[in-house]
Amino acid sequence: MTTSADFLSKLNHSQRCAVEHFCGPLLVIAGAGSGKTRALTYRIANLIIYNKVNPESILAVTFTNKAAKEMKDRLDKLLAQEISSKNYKQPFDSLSEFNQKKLLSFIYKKTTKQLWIGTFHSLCARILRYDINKYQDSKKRKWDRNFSIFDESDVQNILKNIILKQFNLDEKTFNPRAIRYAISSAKNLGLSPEEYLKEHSYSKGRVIAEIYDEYQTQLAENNALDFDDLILIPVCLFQDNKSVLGYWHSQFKHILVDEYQDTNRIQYTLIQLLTTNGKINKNSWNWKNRSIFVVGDADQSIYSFRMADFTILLNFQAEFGDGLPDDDTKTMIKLENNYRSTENILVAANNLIYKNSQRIDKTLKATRGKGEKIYCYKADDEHIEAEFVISKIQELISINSELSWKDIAFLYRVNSQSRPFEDILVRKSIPYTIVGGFKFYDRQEIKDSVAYLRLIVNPYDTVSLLRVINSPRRGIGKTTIDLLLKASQELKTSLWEILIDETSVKTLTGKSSKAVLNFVHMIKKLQEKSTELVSTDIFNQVMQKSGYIDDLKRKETEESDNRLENLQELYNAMNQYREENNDPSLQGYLTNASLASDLDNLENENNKVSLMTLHSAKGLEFPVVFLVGLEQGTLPHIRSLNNPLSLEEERRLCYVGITRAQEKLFITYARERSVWGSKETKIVSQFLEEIPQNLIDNHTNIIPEKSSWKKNNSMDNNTKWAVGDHLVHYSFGEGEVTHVLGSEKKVNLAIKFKNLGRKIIDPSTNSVTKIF
DNA sequence: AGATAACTACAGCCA
DNA sequence: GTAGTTATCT
Repeated sequence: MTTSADFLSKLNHSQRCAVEHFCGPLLVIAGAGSGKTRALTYRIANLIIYNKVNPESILAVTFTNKAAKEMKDRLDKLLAQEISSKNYKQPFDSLSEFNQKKLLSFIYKKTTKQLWIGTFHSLCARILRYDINKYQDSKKRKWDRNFSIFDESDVQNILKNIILKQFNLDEKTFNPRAIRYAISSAKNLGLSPEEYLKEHSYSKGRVIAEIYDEYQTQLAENNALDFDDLILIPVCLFQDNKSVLGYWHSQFKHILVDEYQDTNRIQYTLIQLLTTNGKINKNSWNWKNRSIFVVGDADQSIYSFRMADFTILLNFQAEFGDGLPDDDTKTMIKLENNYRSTENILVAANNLIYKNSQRIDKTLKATRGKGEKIYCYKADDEHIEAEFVISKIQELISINSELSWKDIAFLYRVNSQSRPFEDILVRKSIPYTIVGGFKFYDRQEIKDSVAYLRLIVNPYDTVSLLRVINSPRRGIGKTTIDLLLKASQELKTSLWEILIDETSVKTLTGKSSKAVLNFVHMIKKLQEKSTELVSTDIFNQVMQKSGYIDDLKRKETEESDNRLENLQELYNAMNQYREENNDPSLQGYLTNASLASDLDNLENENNKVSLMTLHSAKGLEFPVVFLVGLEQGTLPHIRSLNNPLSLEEERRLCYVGITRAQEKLFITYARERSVWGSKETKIVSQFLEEIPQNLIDNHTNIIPEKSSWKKNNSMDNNTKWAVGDHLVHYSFGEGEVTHVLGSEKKVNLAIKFKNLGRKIIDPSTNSVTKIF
């Protein structure tokens, strides 16, 4: 195998081993900032260029659509460099503009376009567009290739209807959200309604199984799938149908999975089926020209709420690999060199994550300078916190000419924490972008127009049909709709089939029938056109013919103007999709839209401060990071406080946050925070206390005299504390002092609480009251 | 049938 | 606080 030395010269030894891996299984344990994306990208390039692997036979699973896009872009650049130096004997940049363009379009056509790179969901949706007609479930439910993908609110609609209207159940005992979670979990374990029933034969479980069964029926009636089905159905199809599995097994010779620690059972089963062709006996696997290559870091596993299970990563060696110990194995490589952060940041991160019991030992090794201490700030409340953070970034920007807005990120636990930061950023006209959060596709006008498009592709999609049948208002009211729905239920046909029969509509609805028939006529016309027009043209037609645009224009309010702008933006997004993916089909766009979280398209080009949750921050890095809201109940999140395993996951989240920082890390927390409109006193996060104090510079705005506590609390601040004192903590309850740490000026207490074990608490924050 | 007022449950992270 | 739903009025 000849591999260009230049190509690999930018890699360290471990990275190079990973990149040069050709056949068989390989697990890459990649710590934060160890260059794992680089290893993945280089390996794909290496497979294509030097191992002459057909791009079509490479399946690369990323965690987000954005990561997929980035990987494709990086690959384009890398391939351009390599091919340029091979074929033209000069670097890509020195080629003429014409040759650059020619080369890039050649690479796109021959390579990047052929690759299967995407999330589990998008890749599975693509597989299902070919083969879903070959599947039927145990109750003979079937779907066709025009299936809709229902988002969470569509799913909630259906489930609420089943639970409250059809089954007449009590909302308290059968909370739709909880039921949704149960069904989703079942699907992620690969359980059908019947299998779920077997495992939950108690009374409530039986009802949930029935709801699940009815839910599947309704999905099938709508020719629709939810997110979980996108993965579950391919798995079921592969298990039922050996020839379909055989086809895809021989298609995908090299399978790569990024963020393997966040894979769940059903995703694992999918990978396993594709890799082994469903053969259970390890000795019968043929690794010739075939590989499974997974990259992950158990310390960054933060999706257990989505059924992610990092023991899958821990079991890779036993399931696929040689199972030998770390020093002898040929199927595992550890990347421990960190190229991202300064040493202080890494030491803090390492010390924090050591506190977890569930992990494989791994230490991030610094390759850069020591760096600055972590700047820690205690604010009086969340507004002061935001004031501090923003005045700090203004200060940093003004004294450091190299630094710009895009180098700065604010990371928080929950989306609602962004509010105070946004307010001040707006006031100070600092450009910012919120990653994730309120989603573009959740807006009413976007959902409406997407529903029109879904209906055109898939007329069985009754959820979309009901959404648009009377919006804009066209005189088809509740009574009319109820009559039609009742008829469709009695005749056991889809609503659309009732609607397209003119006589039925006339008999059923009398004087409203004209409006209904007009609507049906319009949709039919658009369906006919949809075969000849490109997606963007259909969109324009829909918006005009439906009267949606006119309706908004007539209103002339600020809100309607805004909606019109959003629709324009949707048009742009469709156009962009069409050009980038060379896919003029409406269905292609709709799949993309259902799976896209938000429009993070033109992000990097704009110089803006980034605001996002810790979950969204995974995989990113910033020179300056503000990790905000480090309080018990915020991070760690309140719902994890009484569960050791969730607490470990919160610690991993905090670890992810810390390791995003390249140069400077700021950690802030507030004494008091508004939650649901009412104020709550907070205490500092245990995670902050788990970081060695010598790495931290502490600051605060709180002057003891000013603290609001003084005004309405007679307890003085100078309580003398001694070992054996009994006290009450406002949230941990009763406890006993076991150690008094520090001296006169700054005392900390080690307190043994009744059921919670020992904690270290600062009594000057007045969170504790002495009893005796 | 549609608009408006009153009421309630609520927000944890995501493809 | 808000979003979404229900009750009441026109």
